[in-house]
Amino acid sequence: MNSFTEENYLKAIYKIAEMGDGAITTNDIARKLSTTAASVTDMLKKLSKKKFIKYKRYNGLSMTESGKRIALAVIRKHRLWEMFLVKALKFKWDEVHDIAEQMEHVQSEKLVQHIDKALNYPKFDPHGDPIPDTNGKMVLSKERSVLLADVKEGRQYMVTGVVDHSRSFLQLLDKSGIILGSKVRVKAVQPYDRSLSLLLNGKKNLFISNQIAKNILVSNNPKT
Amino acid sequence: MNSFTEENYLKAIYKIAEMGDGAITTNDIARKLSTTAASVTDMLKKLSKKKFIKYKRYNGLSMTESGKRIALAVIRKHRLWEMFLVKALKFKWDEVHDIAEQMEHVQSEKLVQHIDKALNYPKFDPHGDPIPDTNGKMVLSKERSVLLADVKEGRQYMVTGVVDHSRSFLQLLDKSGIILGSKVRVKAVQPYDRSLSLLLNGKKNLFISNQIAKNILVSNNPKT
DNA sequence: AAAATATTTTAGACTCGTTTAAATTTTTTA
DNA sequence: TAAAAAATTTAAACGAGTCTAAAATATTTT
Repeated sequence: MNSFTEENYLKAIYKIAEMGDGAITTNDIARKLSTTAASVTDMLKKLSKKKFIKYKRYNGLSMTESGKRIALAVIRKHRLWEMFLVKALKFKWDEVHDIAEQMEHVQSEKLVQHIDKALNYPKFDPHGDPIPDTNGKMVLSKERSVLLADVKEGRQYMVTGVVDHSRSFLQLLDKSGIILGSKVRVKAVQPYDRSLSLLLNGKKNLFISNQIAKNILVSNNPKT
Repeated sequence: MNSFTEENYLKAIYKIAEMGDGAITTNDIARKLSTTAASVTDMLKKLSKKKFIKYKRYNGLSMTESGKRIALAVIRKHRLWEMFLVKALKFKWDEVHDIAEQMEHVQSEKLVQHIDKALNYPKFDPHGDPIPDTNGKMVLSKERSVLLADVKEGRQYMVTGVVDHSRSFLQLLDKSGIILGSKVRVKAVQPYDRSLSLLLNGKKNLFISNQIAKNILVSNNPKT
């Protein structure tokens, strides 16, 4: 069995690999986990010995299949728990992250399956992130969504996710009335600061900064 | 925040104190936690420094109010999770212990409250053990139940709990058709080995050994 | 290509929880 | 009540994960 710490490292490494296109550096991992580069190096040796990553000193690293498998299992549990907390226990989407961060380490394959079933095998979590299935397969975010900030004027899109998962950002969206599934028509983009004026769900006018639009994901194609 | 290990020690100590009437010994704790007496001594010092117990070397220990509070909070979480797994996620009563053992350490007061509410504030868990409320108050088992092995012939009782929580024992009861709430009339007690012949729920005849009867709790008073 | 800078690794130390083996204290019993 | 037995504690060591500081290596700048 792997420790919580090992699982968290693998999850962090997986996410860095998924996001960034290039190499995964010691410092990236340290930053993501709020720890020091020295600690990361130590852990990389350990993960390497366990064959979860391929690692050569001063020379970056890559995940093995078994490392990816574990990372995806943890991510799956995290996102299923988030969904469960929201759907079954009536939590708000800004409240679930820290709890799921603990739940994701509970070891019970059966439990994961029961939750998955109870939720009717959801494909996305409350923030629009895709949930890996038992085999680690999931919808790729890239193929599905684009940033609201990058979108054409005059068209309508559906909100499918967020980039910033912080409580404050999610609460801000709540206040604006933006939730997953909301329809937004981009009425105009200010050339000066690229702030947007939107029509939300066909009724409400809304102004948002480019900073905010950069953290909202919308369907890749208009009208979907 | 206290570590999982500290919480497990406090829970174990609380349970030993609750059961046994006398002193709580280092060896008792070691046995309960499957560890060594030396480890226990070290931890007792730590818990003492944190004022969760009163401890004088070679001289036993007692729990402080704050120690009891933590132990009861952990027990509360454990039993609520067991109940939740059975009621909300359709687990069987012999499957939930090990999972709840992990869940009980999740830190979120709000989560506990949501589960408690979702279950409509249950007073007992799937094995008939009382669930402490937010203030640590719960029904005392002693006042509520007696062993089926100690009960009068010819009367009817309701099954309210089990002493042995092992999977094999619970599965055995399942097979016999005995569940929480079952009515059992004690038709006869064999003088030789004190085995019992029972009438289960007014219809099914059942023979059980004294060994089994010793692990079944029934309502204190007949007809309840 | 050398110097400056940034990144990464090593070294040494710390905490936590654990172990075994030895020492100490308490309890039992003869 | 003194010796034997049992229980408990201490001592020394270990693995996991962490840290700071120093050394090694890579990268960038000039």
